[in-house]
Amino acid sequence: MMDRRRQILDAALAAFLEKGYSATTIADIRQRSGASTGSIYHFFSGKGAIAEALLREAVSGWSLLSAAALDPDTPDEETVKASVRGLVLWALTNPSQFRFMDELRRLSTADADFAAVRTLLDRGQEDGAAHYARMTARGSVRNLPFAIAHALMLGPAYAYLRTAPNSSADEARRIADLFADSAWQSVKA
Amino acid sequence: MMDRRRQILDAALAAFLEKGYSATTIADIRQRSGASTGSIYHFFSGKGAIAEALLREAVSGWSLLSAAALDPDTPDEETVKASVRGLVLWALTNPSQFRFMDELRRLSTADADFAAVRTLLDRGQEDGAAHYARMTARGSVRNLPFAIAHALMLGPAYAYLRTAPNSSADEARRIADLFADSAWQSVKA
Amino acid sequence: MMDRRRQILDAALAAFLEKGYSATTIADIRQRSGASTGSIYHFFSGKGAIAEALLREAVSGWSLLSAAALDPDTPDEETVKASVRGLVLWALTNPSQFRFMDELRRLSTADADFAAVRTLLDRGQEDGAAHYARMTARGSVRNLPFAIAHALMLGPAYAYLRTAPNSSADEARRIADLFADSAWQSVKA
Amino acid sequence: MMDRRRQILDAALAAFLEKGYSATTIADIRQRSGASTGSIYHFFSGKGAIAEALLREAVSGWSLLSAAALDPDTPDEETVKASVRGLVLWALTNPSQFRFMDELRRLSTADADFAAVRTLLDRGQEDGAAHYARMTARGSVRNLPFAIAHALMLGPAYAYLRTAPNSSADEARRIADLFADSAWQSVKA
DNA sequence: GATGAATGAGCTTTCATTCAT
DNA sequence: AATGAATGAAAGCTCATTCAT
Repeated sequence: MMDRRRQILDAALAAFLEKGYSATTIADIRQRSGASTGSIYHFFSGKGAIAEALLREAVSGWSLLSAAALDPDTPDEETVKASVRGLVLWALTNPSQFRFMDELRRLSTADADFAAVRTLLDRGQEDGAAHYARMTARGSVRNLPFAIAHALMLGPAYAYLRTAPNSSADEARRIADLFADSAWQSVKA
Repeated sequence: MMDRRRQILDAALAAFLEKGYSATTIADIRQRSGASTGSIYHFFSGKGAIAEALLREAVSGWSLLSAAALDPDTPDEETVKASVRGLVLWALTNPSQFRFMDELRRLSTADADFAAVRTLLDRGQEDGAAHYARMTARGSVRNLPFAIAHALMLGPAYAYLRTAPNSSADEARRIADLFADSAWQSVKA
Repeated sequence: MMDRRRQILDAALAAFLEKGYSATTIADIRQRSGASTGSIYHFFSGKGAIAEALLREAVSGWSLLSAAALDPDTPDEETVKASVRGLVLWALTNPSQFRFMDELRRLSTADADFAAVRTLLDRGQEDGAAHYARMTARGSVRNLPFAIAHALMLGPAYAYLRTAPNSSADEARRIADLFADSAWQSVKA
Repeated sequence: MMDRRRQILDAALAAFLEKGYSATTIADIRQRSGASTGSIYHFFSGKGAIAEALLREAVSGWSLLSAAALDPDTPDEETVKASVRGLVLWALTNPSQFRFMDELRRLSTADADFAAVRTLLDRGQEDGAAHYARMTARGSVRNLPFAIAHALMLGPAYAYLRTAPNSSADEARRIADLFADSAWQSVKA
């Protein structure tokens, strides 16, 4: 058939979302994808590798949308808003990928098998901390430990996205702006 | 020995936090607790029942601290702040219980076996929604869908608590106040 | 039932001899022994552990019969003969155990999983080398590298035992004496 | 590239010696040889056929060296010595092939799939028995069951060769003579 | 001659749960 | 209350082999 690898990834993502990563079995993926057990193992070394591949796709999709936030010439207010807006827009457009990413993040804190996942997700965390320190130095944002500032800025968006219903492109933009504004209000000096 | 039930619960909580609920086996709990397999099944009907018992303890501990928020005579600002403060103080004092509750909440959204857990955790959600509607009517808070208002108020706290380090009683109070203030700023009219 | 552990070991030994260690599956052992899969894993951590337990029994049975050879007061001729005689008598009395031990020895040279087995089997090798060195010093045996002396003394017995038919106690004694005499003729000074 | 068949055989022999026949997978051979799965199956009908081809090479190499022993005009002493000498010299010159042949011999006694291998290896056994019977009739060797005589003559050599270190051509000749002499001493009338 | 995707039976192992003592 | 032997369904994974290109 055409692009077995793709079929396996799609089937796996659907299964992960429906039953959760741990509860999803290779047999589930086999049935949904139509691929044989052997075929799955031909492309991926195991369930973990499938998850990692999916995560990599998700991360790369998201980072495209948050690129603006990394430009050093952007004013601080816009940087904060853009990163929140990027997250919300991406997540509302790709709710499956967001939820999957969120589940993996959780698993990666407990399970030792997910070291690679953890690394992938933590990348960007340091960048964020460094950037916030620079903004603090400039006096544009409150002087707070990054853990707290991060929670103030992105916590509401994460909390909402976890249970968010589907929304039209228009609604998505409005919601993204709302969380972006709120984020800036919460941390501005 | 003394209070086998207690030993089993403690061992289970420790194991759930270290390896995650799904990855924890009855054998893990047996080893950590010193109880025999049979003994564990004498007290609990299975792994799920142990989790539920732990959750019940956690929920009851938390609700004591958030009682103030339920008094109808309290001013709206204080109600909002008290509920956030209650969550943060309880979570920083009982980090294991908070993290466990958080994991169960996640599992309960995907796994059908956790209907009971879901019910337990959702209770209070409706109360919250109703209360917010009343405050909106009074004009003291922004008119927002409850899903969004809830995310604005509690999202930062949840985000922080998930990765929070241990803190002294004093620090805990300061952090609780910080998130409480921010919550009110985010939703006040 | 009575002594499941024993039943499992007996079934495993029979299967190993009939199909060879590698070709024997846990399912084979399950069927022959009547024990369930879970029961087998309750007593042994895996196929390797069963093999090791069987080997341990074999080694201890054999060493009882070869004890005489270790007495320092025994004349050299008798030491050499006793160790060969001990091997042959034990092997002809316990042909299954001998053949199994022989197969494991072979496997342990190639497969890294059998480190423990190898250690178990090599023990005694050094003792043998040391003893031969002492006999050489006394001038009672030919001055040969131990690898060669060992091959001259025990090689014929091993070669015969590998294909030996069943024999009566009387025949066994005669055959044992024959190989014992030949061993001494081959290495005496 | 050049002589894929050869590359496959070499890779297979190396793998068989390192991990043992059963534990060696087609994938191992694929990686070591650089040939594709399909290519391997183009030349050989399966793992067993590769082993058989290797064995055939080994047997033919060996029989060249032992040809002398088959001449009916050779004196009995020289016949016995030549066959032992031939085995030892060949094995010390081709240690990989010897060890592989030895492993296959073992497998062929247990596994039904190796009927062909068994036939190949047993050929010569009957010739040997017949020849020994003639020597016995002539009175030049001890009157012993062939199984025992065979063990006395070749047992030491086999035992040594199984663990033999590499040796120079000179050493090889000396060792071969040593085992040849010993073989004759053990069976001469 | 050569490739490597695809197959699926069969393997070892795990684990929640039951039950006789 | 307590024990731990026993169960067996189900999991992840391996691997010799086939076959379309």
